[in-house]
Order: sequence, then C-alpha cells, then structure tokens
Amino acid sequence: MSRGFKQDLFNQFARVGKALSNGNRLELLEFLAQGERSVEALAGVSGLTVANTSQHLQQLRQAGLVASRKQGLKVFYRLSSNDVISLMDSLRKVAEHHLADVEHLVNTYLTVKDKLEPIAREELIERVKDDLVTVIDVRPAEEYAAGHVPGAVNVPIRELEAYLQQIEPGQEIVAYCRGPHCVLAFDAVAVMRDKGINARRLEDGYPEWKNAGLPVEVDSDE
Amino acid sequence: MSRGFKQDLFNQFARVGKALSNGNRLELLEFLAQGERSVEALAGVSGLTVANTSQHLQQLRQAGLVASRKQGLKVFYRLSSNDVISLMDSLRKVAEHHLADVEHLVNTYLTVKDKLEPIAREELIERVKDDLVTVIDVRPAEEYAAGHVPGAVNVPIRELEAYLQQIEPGQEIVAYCRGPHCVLAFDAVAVMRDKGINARRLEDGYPEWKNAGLPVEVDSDE
DNA sequence: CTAGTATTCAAGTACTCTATTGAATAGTTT
DNA sequence: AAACTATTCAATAGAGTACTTGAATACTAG
Repeated sequence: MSRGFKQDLFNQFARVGKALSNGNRLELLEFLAQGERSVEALAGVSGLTVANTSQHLQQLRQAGLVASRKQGLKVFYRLSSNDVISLMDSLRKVAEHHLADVEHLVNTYLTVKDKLEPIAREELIERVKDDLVTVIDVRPAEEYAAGHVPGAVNVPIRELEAYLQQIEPGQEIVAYCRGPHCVLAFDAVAVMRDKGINARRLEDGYPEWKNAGLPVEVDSDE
Repeated sequence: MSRGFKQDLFNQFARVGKALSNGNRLELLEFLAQGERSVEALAGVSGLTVANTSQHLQQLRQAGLVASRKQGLKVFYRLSSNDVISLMDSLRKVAEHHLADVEHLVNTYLTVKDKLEPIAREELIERVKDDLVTVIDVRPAEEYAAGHVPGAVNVPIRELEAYLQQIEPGQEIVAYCRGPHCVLAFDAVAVMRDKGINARRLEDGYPEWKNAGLPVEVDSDE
C-alpha cells in the first residue's frame, strides 16, 4: 500500500510538471501572471490559434494552475493563486542556474546585459521616496491599465522616443515590464543609454512586484 | 527577434518542466534530496529497472536538475543544488492546494491525518532544547547514516515495536522521515498512538531540515 | 427567431515519451 | 588477458501529446 500511495502521489505531482512541460503553456502562464485575460487575448499574444490556446488553457486548468470565469460570450482565465507565480519563479531560477543554454540565449539576445545592471525593488522604493527617479512602465497601455507600480508612467516602447524629448536632462529612469526576462525593459534601457540617459531596469516585473505584496495602482476605467 | 527570443527562452524553461512531468523522475528526485545515490540504489527504491533508471537520470541531468560523479564502477547522482529542493517544494505546494485528487489520495491513505497534527521545525527545536521530546528518525539505517537531525535516534519502522519497550512512559516522541509525504512517519505515529504514546510527526522531513540551513549530524563510518 | 461571435469539442496526423530488451562500454578483480 | 560488475547505449512497440481543421455549443444583438 505504501508503495502504491507514493506512486499515486508522485503521479499527481507529475500532472503539474506536465503542465509546465511546454513552452507555449509557460508563455500563457506568464501573461496570466499580469491578470485575467480572455482566450482571444491570450491567443493573440502567444501567436497560437484560438482552438489551440483553448486546449492548452484546459490543460493548465486540469493541473490546477489556472481558473476561469465566464462573462457573456467571453471566458476569462487567471492564475489560480500566487503559489503559481512562486512556482514559475523557482522554475526560472533552476533553469537559469543550471541550463547553460539559457545563459547562452540571454547573452546572445541581450548583448549589453552587463551594462544594464538591474535595480532591486527595495532600492527602487527608497529612490522613489526621495524623488530621485522616474519609473516608466513599458508594457502596452492595456496591461498598464490592468495594474501597475504606483506612480509609474506608462510609456509603451513605440512612444519611448517621443517621451524622451520631454524629460529633464540628468533625470534617472527605471523601466520595468512583465518579468525578469521581458525584453521590453531591456530594449527600453538600451535605447535610453544610447541617448546618454541614466537608465536602469527593475530586476523583475509587475507580476513579481504585485506578488511581493507591494502596493499597486489600477486604472478603474478598464 | 523579440518573439523568437521569448519562444526560445520558454522552451528552455519547458525542458525543466518536462523533467518534472513524470512520477518516476519525481520519486528519484525525492530520494536524491537525501543525498548522493548510485544508479543501482535508485533503481532499487523506485522499483524501476537499472537501464530505465539510468535513462531517467540522464534526462534529469540534461534538465540541469542532477549532477553525477563516477567512482570506480559506480556512478553517483546528486541534486545539482538546493534550488531543486525549493522547486520540488513549490510543485508540491501547488499540487496540494489545487489538485483535489491529491487531497483525496492523502485522505484515503492517511485516514487519521487530522489526529496526527505535525510539529513545526521551530517548535521542535525549542522542545528539544528543553529536553521535552525524543526525536526518532524512522528511515532505514543507511539513509540515517548519510545525515540526520542532531540528537535523533534511528528507529527504522521494523524496530519500532522493540524500541518502544524501553522508553519512559509519558515521554513525548516526534518522528520524521523523508519529507512531508513520506508515509513512514505517519505509520510510526499511528503505531505509537495506538499504544497510548504521546507521539507527533515533524511537519516535513530531513531534506527540508537540511535545506533550511539547520545543523545536521553525519555518521562518518559510512 | 436569426445572424453573429467567443469558445469548446472531436477527429486525424505527425511527433515525442516510456519501458523493455539485449548489446556495448568502462572499470575491477583474479 | 579473462571473467565480472555497474552503467550506458540502441532499437523498438505502444501510449501519449501538439497542432490543425471543421463542426458544435452557448451566449448576444437585432
């Protein structure tokens, strides 16, 4: 009995592992870490067909990672709890530490990585309090509206150049987006440094900020 | 480029998820959480053939979860870092919270669960300091020898009855084994309660204790 | 009630994973 | 060198997974 029990139990845990065993599902989870999304929206950002997205979402639900809610025609999915964010973080940490390929990828795509030293959440909070930095949220407007770091200005990548015209010279800028590997913030910092602006990125993104229990601001007209 | 990068990155993370997507591999990881083990030993405890075990271990290695070392004829595998234990913990936590089946399983096999309130590590440390409890390690002798909670007595399940003859009545006993779902400790507590002994189990097991940075004792003659 | 929309279901194909088997390799002992 | 042992490799059958396509469902708006 004891053997059967353990076997059964590990098989249950493996169901969660299975859900995490596909890159597309992990991408869906990352988007869901920012808040509720419809199937259509998720299909859009992931580049999958709607039917395929729906099937992946159902697998995630069966593994207990996401939950859904129907409103009118649309079905909205969300992470079933913050434990899922912690799990994703653990996964990322292990992958980063132990998969040489991940490091290689990051170095290939983000060549100036070393020069973009990230700023920690705690340090950012201090510097914002002392009014030393401007925080910009480089995600698309709709993601920003669904929740963002208090006081952050929404500057989607396309609007970055225009935005930079109007800032005071010498002002330090911190950019963040969807998470520690979201390229938007890397890109933004690279652009700003190019122009001689003192820019850094937050070490991780909005989902982690929210998950850490820090205050968030929501635009209620969404 | 940004899309390709993200896709690639998530596929790398998915490699780790894949490694966690099979119950046998999770069982192997749990054993490895206790320390280095040879392929043969791992095949023994998991009930798999040696060839099959070897192949699973290679998958775990490719995912960066385990590392190996050759000594003479034998190859010893170990977890590649403590991050892996944290990852397993996250996985367990999510599975427990969100999979109804896990709860069902635990309740089916461990019917007296509610009566076996676990004791937390911190509380145990206090009570040991005040000499209020005896700690017993119900794992097999070889696992105990490889590392155990300081001051714990090794009482493999088969020797439990004999051991209980010689304890003072009224003494409180805390049992632990391999982790929060290791049935050995549940069984031991059930047996002792049957005999009217004041027994509880530690909320988790040796791997978690060690991982929490608490002191451990090793029998050097192993 | 009809037309339209968001999502899910069902079936099919190509692909991948698991466990088994027997052979190959690398190291030890005699 | 020959016999032996622990592990790995290679090939295979069977089960499971991913993505596509087209139809079905469930809800809304007219």
